Amino acid sequence: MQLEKVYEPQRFEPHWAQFWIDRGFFHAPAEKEPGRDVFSLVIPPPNVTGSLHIGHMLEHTEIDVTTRWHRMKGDQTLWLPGTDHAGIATQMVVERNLKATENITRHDLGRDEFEKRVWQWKEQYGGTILSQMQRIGDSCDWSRNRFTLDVGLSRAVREAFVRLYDKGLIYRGEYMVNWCPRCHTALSDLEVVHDDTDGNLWHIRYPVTGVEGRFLTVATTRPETMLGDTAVAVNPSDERYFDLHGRTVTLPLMGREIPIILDELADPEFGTGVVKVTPAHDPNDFEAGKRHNLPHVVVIGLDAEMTEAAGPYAGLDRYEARKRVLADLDAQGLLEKTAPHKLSVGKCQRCRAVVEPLVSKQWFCRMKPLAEPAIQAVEDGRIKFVPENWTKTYNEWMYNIRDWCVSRQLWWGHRIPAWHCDACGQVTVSRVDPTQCAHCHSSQIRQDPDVLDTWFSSGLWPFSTLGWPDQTPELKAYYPTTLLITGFDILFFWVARMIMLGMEMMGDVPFRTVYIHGLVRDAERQKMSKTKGNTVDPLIVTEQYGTDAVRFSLLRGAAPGTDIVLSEERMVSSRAFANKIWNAARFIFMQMEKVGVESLDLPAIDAAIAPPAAVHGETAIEDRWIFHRLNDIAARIDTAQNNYRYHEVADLIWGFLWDEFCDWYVEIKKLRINTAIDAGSPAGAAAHLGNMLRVFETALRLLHPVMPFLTEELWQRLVKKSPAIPESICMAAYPQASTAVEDEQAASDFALLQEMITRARGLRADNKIDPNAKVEGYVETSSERAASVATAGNTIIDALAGGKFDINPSSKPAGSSSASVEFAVTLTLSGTQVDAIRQRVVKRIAELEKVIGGSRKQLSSEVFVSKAPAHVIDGIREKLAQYESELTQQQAALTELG
RNA sequence: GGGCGCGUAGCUCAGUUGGUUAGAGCGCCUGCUUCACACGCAGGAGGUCACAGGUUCGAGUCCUGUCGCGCCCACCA
Repeated sequence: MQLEKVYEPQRFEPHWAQFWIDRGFFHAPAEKEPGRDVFSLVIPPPNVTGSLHIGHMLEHTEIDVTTRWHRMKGDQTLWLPGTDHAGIATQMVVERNLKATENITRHDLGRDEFEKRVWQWKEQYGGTILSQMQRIGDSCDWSRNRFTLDVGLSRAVREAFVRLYDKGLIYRGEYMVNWCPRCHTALSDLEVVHDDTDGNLWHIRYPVTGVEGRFLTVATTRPETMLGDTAVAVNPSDERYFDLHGRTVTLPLMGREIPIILDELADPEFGTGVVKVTPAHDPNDFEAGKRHNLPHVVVIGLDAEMTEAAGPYAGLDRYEARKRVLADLDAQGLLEKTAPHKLSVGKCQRCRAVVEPLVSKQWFCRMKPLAEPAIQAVEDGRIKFVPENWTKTYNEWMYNIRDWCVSRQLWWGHRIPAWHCDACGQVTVSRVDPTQCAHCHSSQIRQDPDVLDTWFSSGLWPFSTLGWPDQTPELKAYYPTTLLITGFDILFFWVARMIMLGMEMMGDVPFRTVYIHGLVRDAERQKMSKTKGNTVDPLIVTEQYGTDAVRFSLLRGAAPGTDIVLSEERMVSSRAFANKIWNAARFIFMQMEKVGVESLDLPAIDAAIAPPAAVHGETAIEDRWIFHRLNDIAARIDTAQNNYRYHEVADLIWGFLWDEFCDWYVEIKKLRINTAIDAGSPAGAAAHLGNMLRVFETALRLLHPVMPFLTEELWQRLVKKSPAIPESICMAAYPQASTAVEDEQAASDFALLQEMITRARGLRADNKIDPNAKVEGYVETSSERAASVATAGNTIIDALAGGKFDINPSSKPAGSSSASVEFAVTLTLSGTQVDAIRQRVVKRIAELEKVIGGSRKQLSSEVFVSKAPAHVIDGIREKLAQYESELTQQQAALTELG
């Protein structure tokens, strides 16, 4: 079998992506299967009309690696995919499109027609992100794809709302909310983003009524709201204003008389200690207004334009009104001063318009009672955050949680299941659409026009997707889910709410572990954003480097708790790694052809790694070593996976395949196979090849979760098909370490052999020997172990060091030497580069003297010897002996060099 | 105002409970078109682990402080 010369992942990736889907490998059964562990996870649902960005790809890669790993381990595995209707975001996109293409607004269409258009939009673009996910290899159960506005999920939303309402946890009322004047809807606190801005603090004089020439100076950052002032406040303890208690001031520009109230709102330390009170336009003032029964004068309307109540300023935009107010105050000599003032301005998360605090009638969800069990669940470890410091952030928010405004004045979303009665004014909240008022039985009822916050439905995601409120087998089998992998940016929006709603609706946690991944940044460590234009399109880089390489790049940077820097060079090097594997496979397939082996014929794919086969009755050192290493790597990967240490998984497999398998093992097997063929022993060649195939096949399985495409492509070509062999590597058992394969002796012997070869190569380099030239030399050993390693490995040394080396020959001609603790390698050649050798020896002696000095000092310290544990002391003694022994050799070598 | 994180080789970053000569990728230097791979091979240089104290027999790893950078939360008139 021939492998194409060049690694071109684009050629086979789409094929395998489709193959996996067609064969339904990722389908999870409805029922829990006895004797199998369950691994279940729900996707953080992306915006249905969105497209994949690199942050998704990181998230999905981490999820997919974990999911494929569990599936291969034999767990009953479910990764449930789906998308979110993303209320405001989607509605905005469609509205923008209507404006651009038909020059109409949603109001021109009317609610029903507009909703139809959004559904059409969803049908048209809703598949994009799913097909992108399939293209990058996400191993989701596509038959269980869900959408937050699906019939089933809508029923769950309704059920949840009614339950909360019936328990008194949902209420409706007039409160101050964040109002986006552009999106024309209320927002939750979380949907308001704060920007630090340079503003001003204006000091305005309010004349005290009836006291000629006396003013109260208030400081404000929003002078236009003064038009709606209904009081000024001073602190009751503020002596400066004792004489004014009970008096009033005349509101400038409006001429209204408003009271001077006594309230803690006024901080005597701040400014003049006098604060204007605008109950209709400031959250603090709203509260103060309630305490003092102050009237609300609404001067800013829903469009952020001044209302009729603003008198002469009516109809002006709020900022224009600000200018005019300031000018007019100044003209009247009432503007005392203007001071620069830093302030953070709340903006709409979606459209960036400056949010206006306004009083309006909204639906709220009472959070304190929901938060308590959610805090408890994390407190007692039923839910674990990784990295665990996120627990603190979570708690911080949960302990200070405030009621959640769940209503939105949008048309795209779950309509609030509440009906208002025209006859009695009461509200009917119901699971099924009512035909009459539950209170007075009037049929004059209208459904509330508002929809629910998008996050209300996604908060139910872990169970609504499994069929809740029905008690489905899926719900039983997969809830609570095992793991959630998501970003910290939606910790409050989504994670916290899922926990609260899961506890409330299901009486159990929605997931047991929350792994919080980092942010993907560009090569300059900048946050990626569309506005900055530094975003990376995953499908473009995937096309360029191959999906596997991009996945690998992301994982290599994904140390828990750190951001991920995605750089060009990292993707280049990851592709180099994929290419390296490809070429190793190419070489292996060539060897198979040479030896006459068509494929790797296995009775089954076992999880446990089995020891290498003997060749002519003896197991070769390189086989014992590589199987030991393979086994060790499998164990380490297991640990890394269990701890979400994805960067370690990537590094481990990289180091094994490249530095150990390719650089040493394959090089030795080249020699073995050629030697066997030359000696007329096809059986010997086949035996050596067989071990190599097994190592490679096992390594492919280890690598599969990380690089699913490349490994599938190679595995399919390598492994002989049979009924006992899975159809895909993704269904093959994940390699498990086995004590039967551990071989510490081989590991240390082989390390010694490597050192002999490395030293010989070093001598070649020092002596500037033509890489193609064969050298002659010998190895002198000073231990029995070294002697047997060198003797047994003689041909390997010859081949990898490029020459003919005798082991402990009787005659030892002078030459260029490199000494170690247990052996010395000498190249017997004329005209050696004495300087280079001496330089190296001198450097080594200096190193040794330094560490010997350190060790001796440590060992001579009485406190150290008496306090340090025995194994540490013994370890240092042992090391010291080795250093000293090597030092003696190096010094002898130096003397010899003259 | 509170909270979190970071500062380790030229660059980007690893370094799980403190323990024996601190690692990787890229870059750099030397030499190689060696019959899998120049997306490669072999050899090599390069770090007082931000700074100052402290705990300890022992600190990149724990504590305190300082400096620099980033993020999150907060009704900061």
